Amino acid sequence: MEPEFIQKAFENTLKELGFENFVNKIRFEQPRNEQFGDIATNIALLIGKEKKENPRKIAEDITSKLSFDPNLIDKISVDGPGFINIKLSNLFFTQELERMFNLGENYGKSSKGSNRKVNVEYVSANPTGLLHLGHGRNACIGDSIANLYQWLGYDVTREYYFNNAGRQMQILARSIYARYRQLLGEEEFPFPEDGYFGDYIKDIAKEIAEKFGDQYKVETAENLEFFKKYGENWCFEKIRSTLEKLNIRHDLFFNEDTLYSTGKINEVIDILKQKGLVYQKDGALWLAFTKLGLTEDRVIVKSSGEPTYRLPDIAYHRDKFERGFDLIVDILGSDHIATVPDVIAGLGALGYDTSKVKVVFHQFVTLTENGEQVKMSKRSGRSYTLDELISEVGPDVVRFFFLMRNVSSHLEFDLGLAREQSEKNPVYYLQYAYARICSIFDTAKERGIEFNFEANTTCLEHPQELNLIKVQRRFPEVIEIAAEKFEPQILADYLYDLATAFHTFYHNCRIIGSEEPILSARFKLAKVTQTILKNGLTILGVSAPTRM
RNA sequence: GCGCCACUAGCUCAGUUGGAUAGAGCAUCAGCCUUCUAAGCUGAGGGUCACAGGUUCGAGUCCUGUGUGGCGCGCCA
Repeated sequence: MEPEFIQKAFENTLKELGFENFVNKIRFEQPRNEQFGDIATNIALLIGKEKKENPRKIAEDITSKLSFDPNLIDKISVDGPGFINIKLSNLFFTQELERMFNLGENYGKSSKGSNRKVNVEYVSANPTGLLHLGHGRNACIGDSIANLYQWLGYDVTREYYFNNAGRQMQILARSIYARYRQLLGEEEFPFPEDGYFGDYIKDIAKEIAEKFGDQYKVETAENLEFFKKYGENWCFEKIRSTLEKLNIRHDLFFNEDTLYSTGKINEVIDILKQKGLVYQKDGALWLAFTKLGLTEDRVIVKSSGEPTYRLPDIAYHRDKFERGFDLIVDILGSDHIATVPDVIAGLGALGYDTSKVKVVFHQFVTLTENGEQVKMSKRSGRSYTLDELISEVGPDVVRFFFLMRNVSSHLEFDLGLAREQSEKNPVYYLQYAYARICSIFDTAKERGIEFNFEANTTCLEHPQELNLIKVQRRFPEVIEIAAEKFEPQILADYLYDLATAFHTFYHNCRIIGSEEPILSARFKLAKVTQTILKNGLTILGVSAPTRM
């Protein structure tokens, strides 16, 4: 974020003073307190510590030798224990505005990820039911992380992994079948003990009964297969339609079954055997995780011949490696924390660079209203599904609320606040800033006001104008940090700051009605804000309405 | 018992790799619309950063221990 000429000047000065070892330790930050200027560095403190010299003295030596274009710098000072503080000039900031304005829609884009492939896997719910709130948070986090990387120029694959063959699907089939028999009049027909008790199972059974009557009444393997397939399709259709409402579309639905049909499961077993990492015990096949630094060995093929989840998970991630991804991101709920070390260890044993795998764990979601936890939907009387939440508060609110907290924090979703279509709701604060800007441009057009793109911006000097530029300048860095840390919340927070800076500017500085060159300079300020808001909201998956 | 996550204002949460006087929103109180959207702006009050030690020029941030809450610890996924 700091301009290059400052970085260069410090590098040169440090070399000149014989501190070349510290050149790569130079860090700049924006001081919290404005009185310390725009850019600060603690490099003199670091040097002082290591050399056991007075840091203030070192800071003064450095500042006396620094050379900059004096038009870009207002003041350099040494403060406190030895911070070097730099105040940039208005000229510098207005030139920055020009630069951002000229980049247009591309401001904040980067070529950082060019020729780099990243895979983001998220949602990945098996087709045995409807998406719930946890899936919603998972989906929004994953999609926004994918958007962030795409924005940085990475080649992004959005992936959904599912299993439609295992035991869970048998339970689904039997659950629907039982409800179906009950619907056909056998109210006492036994429901499987480990079955899915959700009401959607009854919906599916009802649909089947209405379409096919008692055609599938006999309990045969063939008929159960029918119930399984029907249930799977039904669930997937619901899942896709829910995700579609949030504007989430995956590039690839990866079926676990392909790992079996293509022999990839057996390949993994063979490799692990060759490496002497598996053994038979109690009729099952065990993987010697203790040889890989973990505390316990685990079963990878049950005595029944079926693999446990670990084996396909390892094979699946191996497949991702083989597809050539430079970065493999998994979005998982915190209930999966215990399973990941096994998979990572397995991949390490297979010889893959596991530093390329990043698992993002998000904590749980609780729904509250008026300070009390909400468990059931008032409308349906069932526990809340993601779909119900979307229809209640709208997709923009859902996406923003799921992203406005740290991934690793528990998320309290305040239904009352979310439902509120007022200033209390933070989503509208951002969208309102955008709509306001659009409205200014509309009004200007109506009144026949033309902006002069060539106009000079150096006339800007109001504190709110300069503050807005300062906030705008942070955008590219914010995107990079949010991507690096896999924290869309950082972007959400930033956009909130930007909206605040704009609303304050708007209140203090008029655009329409100002004389040139102020008119066009302020137009550029608004235009850059509009672009950042639009792009930022798009990355978060929130719409940017031109009117509110 | 073990592992991971959290603990910051009445409530919900920010707090970049350790930095200077710990910040927002909501709630409470007080102001601002004949002028580009008041879904906005301005101001006030509100804190032992869970607790106790440690590391150092400097700790909300790093280390150790304790407490409270959440999630896991299967031949379930």
